[in-house]
Amino acid sequence: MPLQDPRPSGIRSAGRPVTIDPDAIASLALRLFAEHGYERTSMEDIARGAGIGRKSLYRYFSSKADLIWGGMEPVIAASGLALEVARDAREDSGDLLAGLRAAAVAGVAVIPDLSVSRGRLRLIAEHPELASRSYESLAPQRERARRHLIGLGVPEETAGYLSAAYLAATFEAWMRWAAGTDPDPVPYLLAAVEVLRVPGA
Amino acid sequence: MPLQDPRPSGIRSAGRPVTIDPDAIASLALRLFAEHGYERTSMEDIARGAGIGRKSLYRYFSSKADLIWGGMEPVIAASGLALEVARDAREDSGDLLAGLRAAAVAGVAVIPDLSVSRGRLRLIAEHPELASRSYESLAPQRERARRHLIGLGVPEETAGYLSAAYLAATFEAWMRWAAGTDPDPVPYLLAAVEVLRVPGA
DNA sequence: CTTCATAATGACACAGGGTGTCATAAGGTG
DNA sequence: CACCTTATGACACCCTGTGTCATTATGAAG
Repeated sequence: MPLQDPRPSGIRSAGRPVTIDPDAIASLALRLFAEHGYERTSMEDIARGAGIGRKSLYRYFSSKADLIWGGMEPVIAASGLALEVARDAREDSGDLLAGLRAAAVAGVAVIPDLSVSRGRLRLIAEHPELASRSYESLAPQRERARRHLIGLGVPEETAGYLSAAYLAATFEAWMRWAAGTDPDPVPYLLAAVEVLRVPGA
Repeated sequence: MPLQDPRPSGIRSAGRPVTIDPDAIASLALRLFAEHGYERTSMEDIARGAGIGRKSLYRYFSSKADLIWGGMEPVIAASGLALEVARDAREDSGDLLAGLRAAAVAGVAVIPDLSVSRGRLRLIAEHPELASRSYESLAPQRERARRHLIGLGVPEETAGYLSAAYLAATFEAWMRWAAGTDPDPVPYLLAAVEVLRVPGA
């Protein structure tokens, strides 16, 4: 399997070492998009700008949208991790949504530079093609939220609706934060979760 | 403007009459998709099957996804109309979500054949590419829901989160209904709205 | 019936996204 | 130095989506 994990980040023993820095390329792409527009910037342009071939570009980013969404992955991952942690500390069984709240907020902490994320999200907001990708990019997150809720005793159907609504609302919160100039996205995220309720309780 | 409204449905006075039946083509496409798979069926295949050119096909369906989502438009439109109606009958100000509930259910009534819609939705569910299009296809609906809520006195930010969550939950409801065999989608839709709350009240 | 205006139709060409194949290059390891 | 592993990119595809433009079919006007 020659092309399995483009970014192994593990130790290697032999073979030609990597010369391409994915982060640098994503950063370059973000700049080009901001400069010339998203759809007017072709993958060819980005590859040329990075001094590599188009195929090599596709090895690191499986799609054009991935150049943008890839940067959000740490946030999503951290948010997912928070749900696992919340399971252990669910002794305060009063609020079934506490876990979701914590998960939504947890993503914020791992963002190194909020202004870069804001740029990314603004780009996403401007292009429905990119925004709609939230459905795919956040699918694992939705599944985690669903399982979390089921683990808390929420009926399966309800958990499905809640997790879908949760992701849509928090995504909207990120969009609203990105559209403005407030430094802290947390209040937006908390307000978004306020819109949810667990029918049983 | 030669290509403005592909399906005027109004009266025309002169010119070559239409010989293509969009509904028949959408139906054919649905059959081909079910038979050979969505991505393995090219627009070329569909055009050939319909006995027309690929370009003519694009005149009636602006994208491949539109072949599927186009059939959901009556549902979306009816749902939107229900929100307008709900505004007039909002004397029962006890339940701010009554309008959304009515709108969600209103779409069901205009579906001529539920089994066809189920087929469409199953196809959508199986292909993330199609499912993610819900974001774009339902955008006008989200905007209408947002305005509706604002008209009811809900704060703007809350209305944004609520409408996003509302659409995601009801879309999930349609997906769950489509995945099963129950004849009536209404209970699913009502259960989905149960997941929402208006923070103020 | 002839002519004209109108609108549908599709042939052609093109840009761009995404994929597979495969020869080559580059650098560590022995 | 020889070898071996792996990154790299050149090449060739297919498909979606769009623009242009000549052609065709039809109803309406004369």
